[in-house]
Amino acid sequence: MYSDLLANLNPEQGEAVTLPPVDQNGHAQSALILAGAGSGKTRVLTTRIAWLIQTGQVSPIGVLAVTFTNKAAKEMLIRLGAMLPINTRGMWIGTFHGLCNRLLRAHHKDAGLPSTFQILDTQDQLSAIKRLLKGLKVDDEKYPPKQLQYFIAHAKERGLRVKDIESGDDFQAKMAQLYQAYDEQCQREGVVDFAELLLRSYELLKHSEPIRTHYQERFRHILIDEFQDTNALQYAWLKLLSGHDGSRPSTQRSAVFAVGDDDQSIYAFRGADVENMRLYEKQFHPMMVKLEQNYRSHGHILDTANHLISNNTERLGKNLRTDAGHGEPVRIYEAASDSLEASWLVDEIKALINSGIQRTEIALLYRSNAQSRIIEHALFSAGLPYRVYGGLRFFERAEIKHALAYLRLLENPNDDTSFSRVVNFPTRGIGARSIEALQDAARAQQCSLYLAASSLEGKAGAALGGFVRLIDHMREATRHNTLPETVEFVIQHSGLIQHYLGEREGQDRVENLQELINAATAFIAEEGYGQDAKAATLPGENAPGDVEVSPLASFLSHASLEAGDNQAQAGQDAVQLMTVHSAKGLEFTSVFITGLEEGLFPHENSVNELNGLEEERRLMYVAITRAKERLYLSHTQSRMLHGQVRYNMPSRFLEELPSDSLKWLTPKAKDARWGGRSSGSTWNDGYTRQREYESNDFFDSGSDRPVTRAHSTLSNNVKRMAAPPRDTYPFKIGQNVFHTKFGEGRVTALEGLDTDARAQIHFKRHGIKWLQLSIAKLAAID
DNA sequence: TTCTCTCTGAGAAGG
DNA sequence: TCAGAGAGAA
Repeated sequence: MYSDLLANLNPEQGEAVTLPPVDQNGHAQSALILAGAGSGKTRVLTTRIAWLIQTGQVSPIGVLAVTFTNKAAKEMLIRLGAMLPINTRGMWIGTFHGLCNRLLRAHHKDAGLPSTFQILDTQDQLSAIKRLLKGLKVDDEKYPPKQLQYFIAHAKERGLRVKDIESGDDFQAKMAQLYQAYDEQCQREGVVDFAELLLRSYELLKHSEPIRTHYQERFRHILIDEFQDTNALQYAWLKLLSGHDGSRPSTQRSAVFAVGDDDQSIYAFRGADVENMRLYEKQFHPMMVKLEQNYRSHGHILDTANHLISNNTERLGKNLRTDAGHGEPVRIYEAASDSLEASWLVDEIKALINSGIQRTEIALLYRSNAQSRIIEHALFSAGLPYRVYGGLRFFERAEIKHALAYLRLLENPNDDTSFSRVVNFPTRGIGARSIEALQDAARAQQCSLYLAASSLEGKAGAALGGFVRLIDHMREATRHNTLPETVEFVIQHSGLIQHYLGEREGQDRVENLQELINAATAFIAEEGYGQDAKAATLPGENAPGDVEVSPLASFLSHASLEAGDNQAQAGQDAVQLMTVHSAKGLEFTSVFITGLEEGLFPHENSVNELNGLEEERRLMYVAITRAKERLYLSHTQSRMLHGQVRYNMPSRFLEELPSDSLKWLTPKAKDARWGGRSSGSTWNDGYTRQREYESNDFFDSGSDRPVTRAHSTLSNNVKRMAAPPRDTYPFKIGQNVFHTKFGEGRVTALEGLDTDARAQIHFKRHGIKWLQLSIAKLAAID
């Protein structure tokens, strides 16, 4: 019977899916699947769940599956529903945050939270922090809100409460103290931030023995996707829940099935730790299967990826292979400038479309968002439809957040973040002064702004009283409404619709608000509130985790946990523009990786980070492996960045590709171009590589004609760049200098003529900067 | 309270 | 280059 499930798997996939979840001693046997790009990992994960259920090794309620995005969770549910005749609705498949939210809702009392607790997204968290600092009269120059936010998030992601933080210097101590105050504020207001969601549920499981045991016994099989992206807290959570932390005897642990790819770990900057894979090997003793058969890319593309990534040292080791044949070589193009790069892109895309390739099958990738502008401009001028990923998403839009803030106040009036957000929006004469007075009153009475509002006297008190009555009225009036009716009522009576109708550019916002009503309707239908609510519960178990929450409360958490699409140009047949990060997990027939220049990709900031270069290389690896049939790489000699023209060297990654798989559309720069560099080891100097204009290696010193006969369009640029004689600069490369504002630094590059002469300086405190020598006050030191 | 101007600083992003 | 924050004026 289950052979159907396995019929379409290759041997290694089949092996992974059917790994015995129990060893010969009857103990749970965990697994680690090293799944290369395009090796069918989602399929393996889903089939594993189906196989476990179908072979009777577990019932659907005994499975816990964790993903990193809602999209991945949804996809898994859909595939599973197609494989098995079961209702997947009650299954615990979701993101870490979604599952933890579910846990905390079910056990809010034990977790020390009100039943109506709200979730703060990153924006909300920042405004809560700003409000906190203001209230405590803390100098936000000295303790920047953003930095405190980072401090708190990182502490929580490592599982650290204030008491666990080692006392360091004064600054550290103050940050810890503010962390404490922030947590107290959140507790008072009944809100939790994203990291708190995880930490709180970890602590819940840790400290409540009955709850822990309940879930440990329920979830006999725990599956994790994108394991390389887990952080320390998520790992600890997993260890605890599966009983591998020592809380259960070895005979009673759950089997963990982790799928990941260390070569695609690109999120260290947000707390992910690839080390977890090695830790997992050591602590869970998993059986290991490598999925190295790639079903996506042609040979040259795959060779390119393999070759590049082999330059990384810290790898578990894996080499992708394909049956698809070599296919097209990887094409490399050098443009003279960013605008010429863009127009080349347009030409090449037009040719691809003429050859019958769908626009949606063409992706333009870049390292940083700022690069999209010039490409968009070129596509727009050429009349080529395109879609940009990223940017503001539906639930992050200001008007939507305003509406949600009103809705949150109906649920939980103590939510001061929401209160502050809309107390004077639309404006109702409650200005900064009134708010300040209100905050003082609230602090004195140890209560929320909402409660303090009625105690205030005078004109401000009257206006605030009006606001409180408005909220109370909305709550009363919608008591028996359906969710969409409530949403509609609130956006009408809050005055939001009217406000935006009066604005010149408000039409879009009004439409978005109306869309929010639709979103509520869709949510009710999807979640099965109303007619088939019963179907949501699986037979056989009355789990404490499956409790009903009010539709509004659950819609609000949905809005926080799932920011929604950025719907711009969705569905249209358009060329796809996105950063390399957001391309992860996607695939396209044709892929362009643009801006392959030193300083950009690898990004200049990365060279100063621990293992930063290796992460950039993995990022490049991810980019390459998005391509199925055609891959183009481009770089430019000059690029406008932050309003200044920069001349960057070609990316070092271009040198790390196998020449047999490449085809240079512009003449490949001769070795001379790469400077007098000896065999690859000299770049790790911690500084951005910069074009060097040594007359004797790049240009014929006697004439302005380049020796390496570059593309004809390049020669103008070349002339300008060839001109500056070295010795006219007041500083030398490597010299230490002092700047009145940035302090001490070292000169790392020089370029330009006369008043245009610039120096790149690596400042100890402020990082790398370009300074115009005619303007900047620089003094040589030592 | 709100509009306008000036200054600053700049990476990637899911929940 | 350009978005966001903060200051100052109406």
